[in-house]
This record gives sequence, C-alpha cells and structure tokens, in this order.
Amino acid sequence: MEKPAHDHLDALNTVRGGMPRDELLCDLADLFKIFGDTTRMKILFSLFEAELCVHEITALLGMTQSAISHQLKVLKDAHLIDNRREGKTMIYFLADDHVRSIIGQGFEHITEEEYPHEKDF
Amino acid sequence: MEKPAHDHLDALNTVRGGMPRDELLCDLADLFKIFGDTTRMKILFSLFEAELCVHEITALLGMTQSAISHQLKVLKDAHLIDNRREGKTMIYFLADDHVRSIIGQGFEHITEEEYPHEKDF
DNA sequence: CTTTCATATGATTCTATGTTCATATATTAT
DNA sequence: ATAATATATGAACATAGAATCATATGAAAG
Repeated sequence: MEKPAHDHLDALNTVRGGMPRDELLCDLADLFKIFGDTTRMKILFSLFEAELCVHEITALLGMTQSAISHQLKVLKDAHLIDNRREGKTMIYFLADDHVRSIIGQGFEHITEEEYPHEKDF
Repeated sequence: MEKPAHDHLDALNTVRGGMPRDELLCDLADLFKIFGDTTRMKILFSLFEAELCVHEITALLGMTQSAISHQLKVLKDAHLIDNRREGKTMIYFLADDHVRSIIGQGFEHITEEEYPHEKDF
C-alpha cells in the first residue's frame, strides 16, 4: 500500500492543534474589519501625521461631520485611537503604535508585491 | 493675538503631505477587508500549519463546501493563498509570509494589549 | 439662561457581502 | 461514453455596516 499523495487524516490532526479558539479568531477578524474601510483608513493616516480635531478630519476627507464622528467612535471603541477635550473641541490621536505596524504590513503586501502579470512574458 | 490652543491650518497642511493617493488607500482597505471575516481567518490559520485540500478545510471548519470554495476564491484573488491541482483534488497553501506578519501584528494588538479596565483601581 | 459653536448619537436607508441552493466544470475510473 | 468524485460558480437571499438626516449633548460666551 503506497503513501497517498495527500494524507488527509495527518493534515487534519496537524492543523487542529495550532488553531486558536473561536473567540480569539473572531476578535482578530473584528480588528481587521476596522481597517477594512477607506474612510477609517484615511482617518488613521491623517492621525499618523498630527493630532486632529473632528472639524479638521471632516475638512480633510471632505465628508459630513456625522459620518466622521461615527467612524471615530468605531476606531475609539477598538482602542485604535483616543481623544481628549480642549474646550469645545475634541482632539483625536493614535492610541498606540500597533496601528502603524499593522497598516505598514498591509502596505508592504500591496506595494512590494507587484505581482507579475500574465502578459509580462 | 495669541497662538490658539490648536492650530487648524498648520495641522491640515502637515497632514495633506503624508496622505497616500486615494487608490492606494482603497487597495489597503480592501486588503484588510479580506482579513475581516472569521471564516477566512480560520482558513488562513489552517493553512499556517499545512497545505490542505478543499474537503479538509470544509471538514475542519464544519461548513458547506460551497461556502469554503467561495472564500478560497476571495483569498486567492487577493493573492493571499494559491493552489495546485493533484489529480481530482485541489491543494491550497499560503502565497507568502506577508499573511503571517499581518495577522501576527493584529494578534499582538488584541492579546498584548489587555487594556486596563476602569474598575481596576 | 439663552445662544452659539463643536461634537455625538439614534433612526433610517442603501449598498456590500457571506451563505445557501442548484448546477456546472474537471479529473479519474469503469 | 457514463458514472463517480472533487471543486467551482451563478443567482437568490439575508444580514451587516456605512452614510445621511434630524436631533441631542456639552462647553463657553454674551
């Protein structure tokens, strides 16, 4: 009896071990979901450069104040950004440097990897 | 005339420079969107450990073959995974190590950062 | 305390997307 | 050629989520 080209049972057992529990996988997906929106991505890139108030972000992105506020809430709930009040205005800023690293990795994937096109040979 | 607490014009100008063009921001968001789903996250984690055929992934995740195939297509279109045929079966595997790095960064954010709860003092 | 300026939020709407169902394609065996 | 197995795919459906609109909250000025 020859070894099959692809051993199903073996592969399955190998994999079950390294799989994190469902809750963690869900949390991970939820985190990445936050980065999966152009508006939020723009907000984060803006905050890479400087602390900004809501009005400034609204102006920068050319969107309504409401839309921005809603997304700022999403980002804050995910602990990616934080804020402090200064009189009437609310200043937002990056919560930590994980944000930069995560986006940096994604950036590398889409730039560095300019896949060879089929017609290129 | 005193310097205001928060200089709007200055901040805006600082930011406009570092902002990548819209298309790139959109591509970035689209990439992260791929990671923002539990099913796809599970598939990727599975492929961390071993190359797998569709039937195996289907069994591992306890989902329908169709659902898995659809998601495999999404992952492949994003160049996160690739596949090769072995007879009747199709073997899927990770395309490169960007996947590991990106997920790794996300992992750090949600684990390492166990935010201090308000009631903790 | 009323007004104004800055931001937050609830409800609604509209679109995007994950799953299912049915069916198509591809490979191998009979 | 037909059947069986493995995977892919189009259409329909259901839900999630992003933007909008109207309105609420909060701080400061008059």
